[in-house]
Amino acid sequence: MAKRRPVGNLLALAVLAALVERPRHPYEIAAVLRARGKDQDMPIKWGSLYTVVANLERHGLVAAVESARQGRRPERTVYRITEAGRAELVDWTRELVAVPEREQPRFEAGLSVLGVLAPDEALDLLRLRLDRLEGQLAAQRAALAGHAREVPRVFLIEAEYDLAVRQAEATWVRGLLDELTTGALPGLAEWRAWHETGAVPPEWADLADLTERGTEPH
Amino acid sequence: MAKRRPVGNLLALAVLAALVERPRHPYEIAAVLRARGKDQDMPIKWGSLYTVVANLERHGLVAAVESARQGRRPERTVYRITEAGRAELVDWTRELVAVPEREQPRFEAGLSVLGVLAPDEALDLLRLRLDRLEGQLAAQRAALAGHAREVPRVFLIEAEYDLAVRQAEATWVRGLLDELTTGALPGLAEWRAWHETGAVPPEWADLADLTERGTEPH
DNA sequence: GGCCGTATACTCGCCTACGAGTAATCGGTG
DNA sequence: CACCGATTACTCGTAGGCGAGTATACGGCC
Repeated sequence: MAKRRPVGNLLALAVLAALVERPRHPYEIAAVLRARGKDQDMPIKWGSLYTVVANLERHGLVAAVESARQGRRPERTVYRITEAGRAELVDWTRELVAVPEREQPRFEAGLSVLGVLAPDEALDLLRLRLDRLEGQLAAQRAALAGHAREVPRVFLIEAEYDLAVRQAEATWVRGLLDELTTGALPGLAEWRAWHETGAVPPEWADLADLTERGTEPH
Repeated sequence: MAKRRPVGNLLALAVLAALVERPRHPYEIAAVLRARGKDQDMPIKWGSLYTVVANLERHGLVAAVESARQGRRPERTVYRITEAGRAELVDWTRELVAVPEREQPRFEAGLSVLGVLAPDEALDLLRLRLDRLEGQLAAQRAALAGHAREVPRVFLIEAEYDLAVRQAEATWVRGLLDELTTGALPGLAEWRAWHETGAVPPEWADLADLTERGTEPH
């Protein structure tokens, strides 16, 4: 379903989007991304940037315009987007918007092995996460409000989306914490017993099999 | 903040978790992951699996136990987890649970370049996404309910988390659709005009600069 | 008992990602 | 006006990710 892209790195999408406005050289692209806050804690991977631009060129999605050197500075190659590049940008965007894909967030990976921790420790760590999350959310909300004064909201929807999703995460964590503290979560007692005694609780004995949770119907 | 892991691939986490139960050979690890539905549309990357196991061994987190061949089948190397491996598993899990990290979901990337589409098309695509998302959610809910009858809920929290987050996404998309259809979204008119006439609306003229949205305070 | 489809169990090699290095220029300061 | 740190603008090397291929074994069926 999700088509194979000639250049798969999402950085390529940002590059194409930057070049659609006007031709630029790679470093300027990076500057634009940084200025627009597109990097947000992704401190721009220089290696990837140049690889990605080179690959885009190889596939005819961008083309070198001029390779001028001002003074005796290192040569700067300016790229423009091609028709194929425009088409790819639009098509890729369509796919990203229309096709929901199951991703593998790191927190989910952590949750899936939560059992290796003792329940009480898990509880502490989740509390810690919630605190930090709420801090980040407050900061994000403030930043968003600041931007909203300068720029129409259409330009800020990704940020709003992010906020909404992380908000939901916070809510969910709060719910889980609740079930853990009240002991309402089924299986909690066995989990605790297992970590205290080291023995697999009898209720779980038959789950340790290869077929644990059964084979998914695909 | 987020420590550098000797083996960074999240597949390594799953491998360690599988080996903590008992020693296995790589193919069996894959089988276990598949049986537990850990793969879920990530059709197990064989190349990565063996690279990851080799790297884990190189860093002393797992160790080869036996390298027996039954009959004349290709040699199977069975690995066990080491003390260092256990420590890494626990430490990594702690980090994943306690430290919320800003991720870059593909949908967010799509939203950030949504402007390259005409507003009406964006609307259609978002509707499409919502439909598909709701379908997937229904399927996931059904699968979860099925599992919940066989396994205590502690084992299903990742799935519940995923459900909650995607649910929030659906809600958010519904909200956005609403603002787009009623025309309530500020900037929508300009966006539409821009796509119809091809000219950048005067209100946005000064945004096209390098400093668009201003430089984030870091 | 021979054939074939499916499961088992990897190996190989290319391509990509990205960190760390390099080198010139510019702006400010004492 | 010499020096230093920041900024501009890349280059290079390597480690890791992953698809596609390979080869054997097993079970069922005619």
